[in-house]
Amino acid sequence: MLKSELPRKAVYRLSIYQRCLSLLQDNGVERVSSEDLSKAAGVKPAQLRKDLSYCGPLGTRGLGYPVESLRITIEKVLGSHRLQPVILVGAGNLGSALLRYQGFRKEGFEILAAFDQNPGKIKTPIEHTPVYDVVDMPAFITENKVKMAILCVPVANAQDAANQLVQNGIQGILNFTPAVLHVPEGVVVNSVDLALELESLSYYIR
Amino acid sequence: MLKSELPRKAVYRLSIYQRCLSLLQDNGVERVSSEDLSKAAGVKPAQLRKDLSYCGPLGTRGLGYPVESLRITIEKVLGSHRLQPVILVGAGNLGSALLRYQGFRKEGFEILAAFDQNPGKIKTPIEHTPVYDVVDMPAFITENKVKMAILCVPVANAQDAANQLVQNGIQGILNFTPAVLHVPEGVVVNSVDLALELESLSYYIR
DNA sequence: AAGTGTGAAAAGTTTCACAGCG
DNA sequence: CGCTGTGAAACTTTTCACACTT
Repeated sequence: MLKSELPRKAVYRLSIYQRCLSLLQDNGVERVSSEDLSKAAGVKPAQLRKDLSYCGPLGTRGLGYPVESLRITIEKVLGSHRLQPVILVGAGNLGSALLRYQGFRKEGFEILAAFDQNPGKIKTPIEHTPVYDVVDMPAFITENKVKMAILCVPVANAQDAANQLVQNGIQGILNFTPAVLHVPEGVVVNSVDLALELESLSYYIR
Repeated sequence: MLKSELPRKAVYRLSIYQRCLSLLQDNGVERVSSEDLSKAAGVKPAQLRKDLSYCGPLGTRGLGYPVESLRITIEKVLGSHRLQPVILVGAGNLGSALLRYQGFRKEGFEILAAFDQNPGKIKTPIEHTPVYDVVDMPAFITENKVKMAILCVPVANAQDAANQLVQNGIQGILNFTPAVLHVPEGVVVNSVDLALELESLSYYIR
C-alpha cells in the first residue's frame, strides 16, 4: 500500500471513486458493490476491485464495500484529507476563469493567491482571491509553504515562470500553457493542453 | 500507417511534434535530428523515432528529418490540415474563457458558435463568437455539419447535454465537466477534469 | 561517421476467471 | 450463494540496442 505501488492511472481513478462515494454517502447509501460503483465511475468492475486492492482488503465478500469507510480510506491513501494550498500564476483570460471555478475548492484545494505581471489586474481580487504582483511571489511561496502552482501565463513566459516557481520551492505544477516545460528531477508537471485534447479528439472522428 | 495502427498516446505526441516543427520552420531550420526534435518535444529520441515510424520512413539516415515535409506528413496523418468546426455548450465561467482562448484557432479549430440556457448571455457575442439559445442547437449542428463539441455546462446538466449532442450527430465531445459521461459506441469523449489533475499532482508531491 | 528504422525486451496496464470468504 | 481479492494472461506502451543506409 506504499505510494510507489500505486499505478499512475489508478491515482486518477481513485479520485473518481472518491467523488462517487461522496455522492452515495450524501444519498444515504451505506454499502455498494464493485459492480454498482464501477458503473458510476465509468470503469469495469474488475478494474475497480484491482484499484481498491492496492489500498488493502476493504470490502466484505458477498456484501460489497462500506461507503463511508471506503471513502475515508481512499482519502488517506491519496493524502487528500488535508486542504492543499495552491497559487495561480497568470491571471489572464484562462487564469481568471480558473480562479472563479469552484471545482478546486470542492475537491479540497484552496487557491491562496494569484500573481500577474500586469499592474492593471493587481489589487483587484477575483472571487475573493487576491491578485498580487509577481515580484511578491517568492516571498509568498516561502511564507505560506506553498508546494503547488497552477500556471496560466502566456506560452512565451512559461519556462521562465516555471523556473522561478521551482527555485522558490514549488514541487508540482499544473501547466495550462502549451509549452513543454523542463524541470529538475523531483518536480512534477501535469500538463493540460486544451488544443491538444481537441486535436486528439478530432483524430478519432471517422 | 492506418489509423487503427497509431497508438493512442502517439496521436498526442505527433501533435506536439507538429508544433515544434512549425516553430523550427519559422526559424528557418530545414533539417532536424531525432535527438534535437525529441528534446524540444520533451520525449526520448527512441520514442520520437518510433512514433514517426508509424507514419512511414521519413528521415534520412545520417542526416535527420526534413522539417517542412515532416510537418506536412504529420498533418496529413492526423487529418488536421482542414479547419474543423466546433461548437461550445455552456457559456458560463469556464466556457466564456475558452471562447476567448486563442489556442484553438491557432491549432486549426474554429468555434462557430456557443449555446447557453441563460437568456442573459444570449445574443451577446463573446470575442466574435455568437452565443445562441440551446433550443437552436440541433438545427445549427445539422446545418453546419458540426461533429465536435466542447462541453462546459454545470455538472448536473452534463449527461442531458451530451445526450442531446449525440442525438444530433456530434461524434466527439471534449468534456470539461467532472461528470462521467455515458455515450453510445462510436462517440468519443475526451475528459479534462481540472480538479482531478490537481489531485493527481498533489499525490506525487512527497 | 552520423543518425534513422525496427525487432525484441522490458515495463506498465487491463482484463479474465476463479478460489475463497462471509 | 454472492461478491471480493488476486494470480495469471492479454494487451499496450516504452525503451533498448544495433543493423543498415546515406
